[in-house]
Amino acid sequence: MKLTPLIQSFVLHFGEMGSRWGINRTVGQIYALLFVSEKPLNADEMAEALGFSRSNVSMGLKELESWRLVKLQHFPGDRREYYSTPEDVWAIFQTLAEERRKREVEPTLTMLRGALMEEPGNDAERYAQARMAEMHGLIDLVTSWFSDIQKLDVETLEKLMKLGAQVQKFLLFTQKLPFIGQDAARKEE
Amino acid sequence: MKLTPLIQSFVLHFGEMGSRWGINRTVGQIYALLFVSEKPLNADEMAEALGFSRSNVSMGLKELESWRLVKLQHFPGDRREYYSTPEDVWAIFQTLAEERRKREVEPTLTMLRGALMEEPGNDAERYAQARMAEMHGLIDLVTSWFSDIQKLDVETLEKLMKLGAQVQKFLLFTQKLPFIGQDAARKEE
DNA sequence: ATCAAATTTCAAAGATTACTGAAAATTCAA
DNA sequence: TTGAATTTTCAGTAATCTTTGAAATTTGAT
Repeated sequence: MKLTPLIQSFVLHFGEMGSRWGINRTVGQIYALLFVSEKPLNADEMAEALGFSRSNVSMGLKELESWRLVKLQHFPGDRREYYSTPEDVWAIFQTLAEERRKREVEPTLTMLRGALMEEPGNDAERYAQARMAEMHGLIDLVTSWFSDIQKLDVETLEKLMKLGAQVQKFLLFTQKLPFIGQDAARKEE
Repeated sequence: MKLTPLIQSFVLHFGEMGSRWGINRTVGQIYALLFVSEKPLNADEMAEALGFSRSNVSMGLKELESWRLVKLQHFPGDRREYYSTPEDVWAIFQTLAEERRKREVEPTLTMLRGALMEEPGNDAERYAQARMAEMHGLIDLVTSWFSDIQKLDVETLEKLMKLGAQVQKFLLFTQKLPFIGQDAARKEE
């Protein structure tokens, strides 16, 4: 399979973007190729289309599997493994967000909590802890809100997003509705 | 200046996290150090505390400046440049988000729009374009919503986040309020 | 204008990460 | 169980990215 310039440029762009995000170029390109491919591809097809060695593709796929970003399937009478991406772009986005949370956000929160448990030994440490507490609060708030939001079905989510900053109006509104205000305050300390 | 173990572990953690996010370790550590430091630091102090060469710190600071993540200031009678981070963690978060949007999201959207303008040469390209359109729609929706949200003041934003998925209730509510429903639909095509 | 202090640049060295080909391991049909 | 097809592993090499020290530049007080 030879890539057309259109698809080529998409694939190359994702390779570059990948590297900026700490994902290696190969992995980014493999993913991009699968994303725009109508039917699942096997490793040899990918290696040929991208000009990588077979073994490089194998490693890339392993990486993508660990991120739960690709689906594996077989065809009758063909022993080779075929890969594809989920159709639903929202689902892809959510998987990505969840994996990043597990791999990067959670360890950071754990580290911060650990540091906050320590008895400060001097003023510098006391100040540092105050800063870490602020950071912990922010990350915790943003991520738990994000995981809340993720529970919404896509349709609702899209409505919410299209609403944009207008949501503020309802928020003001809620201050006046005690029964909802109650709920809204469930996370307040 | 010698770092205490508490601060040390914070700094090292951010160095590691930085590399996973395509930011070099030095830059991550410098930023972490400034973040937990009560008073602004000059380059020599940073180099000594982190055990880097002076020139490495200089490059790291240049990088951080290009991200608008550090503030520069001078003290009377001292020619050296002192750096610090903004106090407000929300402001930091927003700067980071905005810079990433400029550097990574916008170029991606531009590339996608370009690809979508092309006349598809065959079925593979037609399918690829459909996928790119889906991706463009998602990225565009999420980022424009995000920039909308960023316009809210911090207090409102925190309320909104603490509300979490409860926001859905209001959303259902709005479907029945025509005057608001109008607003909410302003982005519908 | 001079000069020392401070910062930046940059080529080279060092470290890390990515990629390959060959070999090993696995899989599955016969 | 055998063996061909397929996938994975891994040690070595290649490529990229990071860090340094020396030199060049900039800065600002005198």
